[in-house]
Amino acid sequence: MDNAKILLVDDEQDILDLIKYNLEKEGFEVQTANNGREGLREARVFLPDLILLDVMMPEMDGMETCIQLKDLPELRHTIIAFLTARGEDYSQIAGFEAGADDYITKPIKPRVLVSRIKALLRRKSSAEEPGKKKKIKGIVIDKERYLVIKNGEELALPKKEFELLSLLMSQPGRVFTREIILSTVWGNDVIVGDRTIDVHIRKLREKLGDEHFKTVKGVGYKFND
Amino acid sequence: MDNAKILLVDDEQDILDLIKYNLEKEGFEVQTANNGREGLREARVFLPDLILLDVMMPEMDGMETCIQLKDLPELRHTIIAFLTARGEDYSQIAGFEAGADDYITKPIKPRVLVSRIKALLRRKSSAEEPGKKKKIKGIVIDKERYLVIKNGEELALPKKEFELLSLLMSQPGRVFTREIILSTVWGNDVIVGDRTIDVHIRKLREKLGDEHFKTVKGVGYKFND
DNA sequence: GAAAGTATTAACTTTCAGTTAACTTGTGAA
DNA sequence: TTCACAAGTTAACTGAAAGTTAATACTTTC
Repeated sequence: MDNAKILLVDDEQDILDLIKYNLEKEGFEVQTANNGREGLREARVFLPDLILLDVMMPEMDGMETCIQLKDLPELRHTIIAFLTARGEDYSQIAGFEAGADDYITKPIKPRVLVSRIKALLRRKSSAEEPGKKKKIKGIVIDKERYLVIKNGEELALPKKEFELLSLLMSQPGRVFTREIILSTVWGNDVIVGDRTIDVHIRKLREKLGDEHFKTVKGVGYKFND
Repeated sequence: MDNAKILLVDDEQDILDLIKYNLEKEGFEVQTANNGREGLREARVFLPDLILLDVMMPEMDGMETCIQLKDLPELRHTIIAFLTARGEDYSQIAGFEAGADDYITKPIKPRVLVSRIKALLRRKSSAEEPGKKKKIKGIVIDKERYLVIKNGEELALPKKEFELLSLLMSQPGRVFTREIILSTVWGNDVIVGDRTIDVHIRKLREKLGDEHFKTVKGVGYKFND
């Protein structure tokens, strides 16, 4: 998580500039927004790893923004931290209730802020990092670009193949039953024939190599690790 | 910014050769020009990251060249540094006014020059504002001027096309779903027909080249990087 | 207010991912 | 060894998604 993406949301341009400057100096990629509404919109596009959110803002305050951010599935793994003036106890409590991961008080000391953010990102990357890229045995799966890279070679898989591969690679070695595969990749209400999964597995085997996909007869498939 | 492009403009061939040699040794890509006019022409084609400009030149001097360079939108973020004999104080002041970023005195010590140039390029890459200008594969997008420059040629795109292009180019390679595209470019509450995005993509493909825009069926579109 | 430029829609075509069907192969229990 | 069933294979089919085009509605500019 070296050049993580960070979104700053604050109504004061000075603070935005100060924080942006300090974070960029550390190699982070930073975007800014001036209010909650804008932040929300930006977040969906930018897909940041961390959002730093001022509590007190006109238009839409941090709390409200946070609640709405939490509703977006694409930001499931994004860390949300609040920025607020020291001593606003009430909002502190409410902030955590709204789903914030941390709480940083103003006035901001750049050094402190940076180390705090780094700590948060570390915590994240060790906890779970299924966000965008996954690499096993020379196969990299890049969800953002919808690409699979095999030994440095880019491969554009069709949607269903890509999703099936994503599922299998999400927990290499684990056997996924046909039932689980169907409900995850195809959805609960879609009815497809018996051989559909097989055909997709076949295509993955063709493209990525037979050795990666193990059939467990009567149960399902797994990605070899 | 490892193999940055540098344009040297000086009327003395010896100096040109000396600097070129030293910079190329460091891995920079170097072009040269013998006077301001030539430099201007070269700059538009070469799109350098940094231009090293001698103040004293026949035909068109450095100051004049600098002013004209600053007028070219595609060179908005190009660093311009002056080269001049020590003690020419007046030109130093005028140089900064004309928009120069640095000022290097002759006689040139190669070591000093190289480290100075590296420092300038570093400063650039950290200060570059991701919002305003973005350049990929010969396409420059200038948000400030609402212009797209393709191979030095200015193209005024209509609003929606420009915004769609901006979005796609904001993260080249990333796939943007139709949903995200709609909510970003059109807004959350606007309802438009299914084919609207396609038509705009088509226009972008027509104007900028098919190869830049990749369809990911069932998912969305991306700008190829 | 005509002309030029822009955005959207609608109708139609094309493409290709996804599925099926029919058949073959593999495997493990009786 | 056989048989039954699971999984593999192949190619054809189908339909949803995207591409295309022109007409129309809407805006801006002169």
